[in-house]
Amino acid sequence: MNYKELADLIFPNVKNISYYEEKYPERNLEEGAIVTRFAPSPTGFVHVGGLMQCVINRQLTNQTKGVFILRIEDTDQKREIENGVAQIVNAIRDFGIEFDEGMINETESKGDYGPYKQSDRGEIYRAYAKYLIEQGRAYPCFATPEELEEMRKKQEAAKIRTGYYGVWATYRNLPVDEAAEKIKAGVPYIVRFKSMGSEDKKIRHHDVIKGNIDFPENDQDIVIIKADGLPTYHFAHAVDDHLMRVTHVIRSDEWVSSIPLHLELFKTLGFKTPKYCHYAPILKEEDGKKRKISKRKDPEAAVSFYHEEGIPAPAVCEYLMNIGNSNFESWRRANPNLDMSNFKFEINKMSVSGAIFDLVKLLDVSKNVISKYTKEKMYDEVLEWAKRYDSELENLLKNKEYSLKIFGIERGNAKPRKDISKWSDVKDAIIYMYDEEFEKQGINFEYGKINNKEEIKRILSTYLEKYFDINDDKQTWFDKMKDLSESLGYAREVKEYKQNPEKWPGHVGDISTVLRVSLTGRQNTPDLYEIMQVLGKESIQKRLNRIIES
RNA sequence: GGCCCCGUGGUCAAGCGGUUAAGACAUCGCCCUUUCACGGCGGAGACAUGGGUUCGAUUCCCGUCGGGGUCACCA
Repeated sequence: MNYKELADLIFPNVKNISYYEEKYPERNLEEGAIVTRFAPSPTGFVHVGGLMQCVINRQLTNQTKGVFILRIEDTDQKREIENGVAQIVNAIRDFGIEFDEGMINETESKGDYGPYKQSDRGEIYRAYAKYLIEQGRAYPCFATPEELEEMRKKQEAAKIRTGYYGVWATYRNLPVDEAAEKIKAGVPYIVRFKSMGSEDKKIRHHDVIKGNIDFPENDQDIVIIKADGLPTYHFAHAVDDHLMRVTHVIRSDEWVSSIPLHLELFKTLGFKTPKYCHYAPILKEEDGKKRKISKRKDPEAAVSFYHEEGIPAPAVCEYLMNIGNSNFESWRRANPNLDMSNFKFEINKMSVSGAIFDLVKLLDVSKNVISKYTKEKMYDEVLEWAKRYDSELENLLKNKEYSLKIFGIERGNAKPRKDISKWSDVKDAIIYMYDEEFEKQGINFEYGKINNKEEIKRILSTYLEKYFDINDDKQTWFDKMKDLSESLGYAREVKEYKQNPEKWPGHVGDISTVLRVSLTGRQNTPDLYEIMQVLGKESIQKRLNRIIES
């Protein structure tokens, strides 16, 4: 018996690989077009690092007129959850990212290079595994998990490299006839790759991000087809990325140590190797140490977190883009109004060391993004968020016309307000504008310098009687505040007061603070004139009288 | 432990043999015809460490230390 016959015995009914090579031809794309993929397990969970990869891949494929594929890596059934694929697609769509090819839900896909779910590609992997066996570059291995475990213990005890390689690869040189006999006898086996590499030989690999890296050659006879008949990651990676004609493998750098293996696999299979781009994962600091941001420990690891917090998707994408290419930030400053898609992303400018995730910085990006929204956009976005996460806020927003006025305060001008960095800030920022909610707060406010009750009443009633006119323009209103201050014995100018603070009990700023707190219940608010214009005459009178009459 | 990667202010980072070592976020102070925010100005704050190479090292080489990754029939 020869290799060919052994291959036929193991994989009797599979197509010749030439069938697949023809079925999935080279893509006809423009020079420089990047074909890449996002390849998650169908766990339904999308990690920020995964999102970052998508943001970058989408940018790269858009700017080179390439192809962005969603491939589902479900060769480990343990990881699978119901609707996992749809959840992933939706989670990523929430951030404005669509795939050109690949799965669109559990069962459907688009594109000519499918199937895009590894569990549907079994016959393809078998064809290539068979090819390797025919070439004498793969073989059945009958070692049991127990035998493997024992071997590893011996290796550890002897302080030598662990693994299935060289003399430890017991079944590597098992005569074909013996192998066939075992198979016929029903002895369980898996299929291993037969490595021709040597530990003492060095190879140099050029990674697009990390530059040149030297490794010893791979000499491990890794398994390519598991007992369940499915391929291992390494084998599937080689077959899929070749057949899908992927040009750039962009993945987290936990894979760098597999490069020698992947290189040997591609070479042995006769595939052209893609460009490898290994980026550093997003980190988290804990007890002064860095670690990968974790699904279990860190809520911000899940992209759903940003949705729940109400951080707008474009803000998250911009922040992630900035982690990818830190010159994005200066581009953004130079082009404050351009869409992010105009930024030219450069893979080789990605950082080789991991960045610690900085929520504060994200929030800064976010508040700038939000500050550019129109009041209509604000309203729509906030309402959509509130419908999902805050029914009380949703309720406030029912009066659209009035809500729009509130969102219009200090918005749309050259220096828009920047006190909101996420939708979950909104309720607190606007709630006092609604009479009913405001009344619920009572009137035990924290006033500023002037906090004598009678004095406050005197200020408010004088204001209402002599100076309040809702039709005043801003300058007139402003001047009247000064007049009010002066008439009550306070300094009309802050500067004058500061020069001779003993001359007055306070200044116009203190007076307006009284008015501000009385009207809003807080010392810090956006422009008081605008607030009063939105509140309107009746609401103002009602709010002030409540205090005067108390 | 073997192999591999990384190490500039609190964080993200420019820098590629000669710089007063950028910038952003955070922080502090001042200013911005009344708060807050915005904006403006300014302050504090860094090349892990020891050896080389060089006229000169943050930059090149080696060691040390520190951090990370990986060594599965998981991806």
